[in-house]
Amino acid sequence: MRSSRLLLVTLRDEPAEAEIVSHRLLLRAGFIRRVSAGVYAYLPLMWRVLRKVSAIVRQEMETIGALEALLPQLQPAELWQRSGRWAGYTAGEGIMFHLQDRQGREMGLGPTHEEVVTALAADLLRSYRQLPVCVYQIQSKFRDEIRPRFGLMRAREFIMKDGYSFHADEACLRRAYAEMDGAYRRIFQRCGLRAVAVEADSGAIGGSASQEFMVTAEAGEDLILATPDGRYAANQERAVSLAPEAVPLPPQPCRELSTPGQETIDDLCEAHGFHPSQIVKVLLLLARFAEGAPQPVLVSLRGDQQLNAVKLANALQARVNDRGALLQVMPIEAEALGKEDLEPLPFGSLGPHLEDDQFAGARSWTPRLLRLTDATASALPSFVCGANRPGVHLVGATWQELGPTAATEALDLREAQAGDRCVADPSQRLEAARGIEVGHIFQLGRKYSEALGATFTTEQGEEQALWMGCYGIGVSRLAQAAVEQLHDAQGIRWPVSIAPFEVIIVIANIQDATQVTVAEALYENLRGLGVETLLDDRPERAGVKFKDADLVGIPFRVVVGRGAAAGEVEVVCRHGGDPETLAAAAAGDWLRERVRRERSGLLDDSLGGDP
RNA sequence: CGGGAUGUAGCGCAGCUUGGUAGCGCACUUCGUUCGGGACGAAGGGGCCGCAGGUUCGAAUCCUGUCAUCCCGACCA
Repeated sequence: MRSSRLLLVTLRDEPAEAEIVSHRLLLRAGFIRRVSAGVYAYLPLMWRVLRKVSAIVRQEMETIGALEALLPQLQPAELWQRSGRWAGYTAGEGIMFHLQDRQGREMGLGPTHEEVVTALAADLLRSYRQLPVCVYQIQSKFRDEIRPRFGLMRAREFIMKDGYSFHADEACLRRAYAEMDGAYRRIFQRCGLRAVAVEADSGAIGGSASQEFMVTAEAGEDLILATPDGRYAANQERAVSLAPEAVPLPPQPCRELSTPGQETIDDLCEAHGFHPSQIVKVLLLLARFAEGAPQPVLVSLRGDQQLNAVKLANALQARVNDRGALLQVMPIEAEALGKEDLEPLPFGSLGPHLEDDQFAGARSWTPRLLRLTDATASALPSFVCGANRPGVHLVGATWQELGPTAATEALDLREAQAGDRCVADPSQRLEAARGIEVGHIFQLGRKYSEALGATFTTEQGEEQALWMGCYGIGVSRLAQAAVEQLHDAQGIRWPVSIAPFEVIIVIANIQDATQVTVAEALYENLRGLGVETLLDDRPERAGVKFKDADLVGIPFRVVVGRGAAAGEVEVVCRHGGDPETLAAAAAGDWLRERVRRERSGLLDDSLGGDP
């Protein structure tokens, strides 16, 4: 390909809309253009990168016997209603783009494909003899993100590889999951990325085991907590840890303490010399579900700990099973109580023993509290907490004294923090790092197959629901994550395996006929050798072309310049190292060898050559 | 959805306070010089000042509404 025909539009100025370096570089180097919020055009350079990433994904999926298919993006609501996810994905802040067709039928644009693929499995899979099966696809997904940002990192339309496996039993699912884990590690490695696998929350997908693959980068939206030896690593949403020991409260009979205006943990500690770990704090929240009445929730936590919203949501979903999907959890405020015709509550001095009577007359809420207690709070033998009267706290309270309503099962609801000790190995403390989630694999179990009636007949002639796994890779996100991890002040530094071109030939002076002749000959030579080559034949000054080459980030740059008359060219590696001067006639073979080595020896040549 | 900000040429921005025929840099076109790290000179082209109302003799500028985009938060496989 020739630069003059590449639709290469680079920007000298930083685009104002881009916040992180990878987004800026992709815009400046002419890889992407924004079409609307979270919706991007992949320009020819980007599309070549995405095709290369996809090719690696396809090869590794092929290796583990997965089958490529293509499922519809436009999906009927009915399927999602059967799995119970329609309301959760569309109501309120729903992430699913949905619409009505001209007949008034509800449709959604696929944010993922469990429903469609499970319905197909129900249709196609009848016997254990057909199992296991794994199908995958690479296509655009749609998610109406509340706040799209960072270019392709959190886009509303993006390219994803999603795969689904079907098994006769759980052991087989586990084997496939492990194989997929291996394939994912090879994919990220071959794309030149440093990625780590971490334990993850299964979230709205559901299921048991799940693991995320994170590209470590400062710009990452997720927080990873890991031990220094790397044997434990988890997303903070999921991470468990040992909380610091609480500072014991001196033994004392329970008494009231006047605390006017002291409404926060900090206020109490400052005024009375308490340590935050001596206080039980109470959060009042309202959980909204797809069906039925909103549920007021009282969460008790040790004062020095933070609530983990994901753990809370999982606990709520597990305990409230008559109202469909959990849609939203929000703090209860005074105004909301008023709308429910409820008496005001002494926010700031609430205690775990808050009476259900307070909610008895609610207009639309469930008239009693659901109480959840974090283990760090329930483990306190004696503590400070609100007295449920304005300006009064209790000191030396115990769970026994607060009564049976207050004491509930101890749960893990707290956020693990950097510095906490690791549960599996208390000699190690968790360290924090930021990561970009590029892949996620799940053992789904039978949730979807049961909901959608996807059953098969066992060897014994019994009808059972299929065991399922699902496996995602954000292809477009991965490509940008590579830029985030691999760039310098001059621009992008693509690994050879996913670079839009492998070699760029820069003609220093297009008016020098010798340079042009030498460059054209080398270009033909490289194309013949199957090396993906871009020839910068634009009538620009050399400096402009060098800057653009650095920005675009093609791994090998050949400069045909002053040495051309003597039959010499210069080769520069974008990843560093000194320029090398080579005989023009030998440069083709030299480059082919270098490129071949760095393709990881695995990428086939199907993308090679030029039209 | 709450808080904040911004919409003026393809990109980056000024002009708005104090209303009077829309500017700068880059990019683009032509010519000349230059030619190995984003050249120089000259001459050009390109904007319904986000959109809709209103005030005014007159609105990019003031007022109202609306849409869009970005940031923070909530939220989010």
